[in-house]
Amino acid sequence: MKKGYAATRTRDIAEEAGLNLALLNYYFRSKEKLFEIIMTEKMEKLLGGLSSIVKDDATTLEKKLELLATYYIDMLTQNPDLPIFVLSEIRNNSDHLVEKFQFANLIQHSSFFKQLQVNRPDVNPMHFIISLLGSTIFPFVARPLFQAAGNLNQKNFDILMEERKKLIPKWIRAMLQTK
Amino acid sequence: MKKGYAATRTRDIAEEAGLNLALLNYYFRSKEKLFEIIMTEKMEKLLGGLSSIVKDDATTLEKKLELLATYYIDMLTQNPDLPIFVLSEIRNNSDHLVEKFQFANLIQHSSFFKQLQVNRPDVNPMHFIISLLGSTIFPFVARPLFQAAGNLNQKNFDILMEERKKLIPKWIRAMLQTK
DNA sequence: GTCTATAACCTGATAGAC
DNA sequence: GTCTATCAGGTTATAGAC
Repeated sequence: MKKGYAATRTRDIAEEAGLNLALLNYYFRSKEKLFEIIMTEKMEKLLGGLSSIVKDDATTLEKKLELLATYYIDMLTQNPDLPIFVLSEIRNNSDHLVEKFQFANLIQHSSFFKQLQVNRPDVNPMHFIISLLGSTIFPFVARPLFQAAGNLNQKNFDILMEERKKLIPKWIRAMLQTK
Repeated sequence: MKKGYAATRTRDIAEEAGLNLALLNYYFRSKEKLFEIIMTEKMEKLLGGLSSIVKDDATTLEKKLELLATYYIDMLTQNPDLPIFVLSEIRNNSDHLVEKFQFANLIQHSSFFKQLQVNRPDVNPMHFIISLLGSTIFPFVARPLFQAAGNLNQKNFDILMEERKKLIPKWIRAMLQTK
């Protein structure tokens, strides 16, 4: 999570886990196989919540916006390294894992996607999804830059993110009403 | 750019550049030193345009929003790997390079920052900057996921980004007016 | 400046004793 | 299951001839 696949030594993993290098290989067979387990787990952590919120037919569009912003900001405040890890590893060696997640199906048949389409039939729903996730996830991806830009220590950064839980749903609603 | 520092072999760099491994070391002394040159260059490419647009006292807030969206979408369409490279390397080994860029000074004394502050004295201007850059840069960082989610081939993705040049400034204006 | 050859070290993986 | 020792191959960097 901290250094990515290529920069991480199996020796270091074994040491931090309090076991032997040989034993690590005994359990996981290879660095590559261990990585796939971790990577699948982390992709599920990053995208599982999204999945369950967007496909819920019982919630309104407005409620989904609230849930998504709150869920991601809470989860990423606890796991700030998660998105940059997943996204950079997808670039490096895990294009095949993206397919496994059946994203097109998940998103395009979701209640959320349809609600966006009904609300704004003139705009591709992906635009709103991108802006929502960009506003929510990107600050964690570019955290060192934003902390430097805003002179924010860790605590002030977290406070700013907390404020965004209310701002983001309000802003997406404003976007949906903007012709 | 394609694989990041740790996964890249100096042998491959030499070969792709059409010269010898020994000669590469003769010119750049070490992999680390070569990396710092590339990394500084890429950070400038990612952030130099932002810098010159935000500090221009002669343009209105609205004009800056247009310029920023257009500049980034054009530049990232030509260099889609740039942001994920820079952001993941900052995490890995280049925290010290962030300081060198004097971000706090650049942003907080910029014309853009002040215009945002005048427009909305009740909201930290960083919120708008984060949402603007998140909406603009994040789709390129998470491109494989969004392409999968939206069933978008390369061309359709580029078209979607092109549409965002007009949508994003309009949306940020809407956000600024939302109480 | 440019190359070949090689040093010196690192890394993933396994053999084999317990 | 667990460990020590080690192999086999890869990687950065340099020595030294031209």
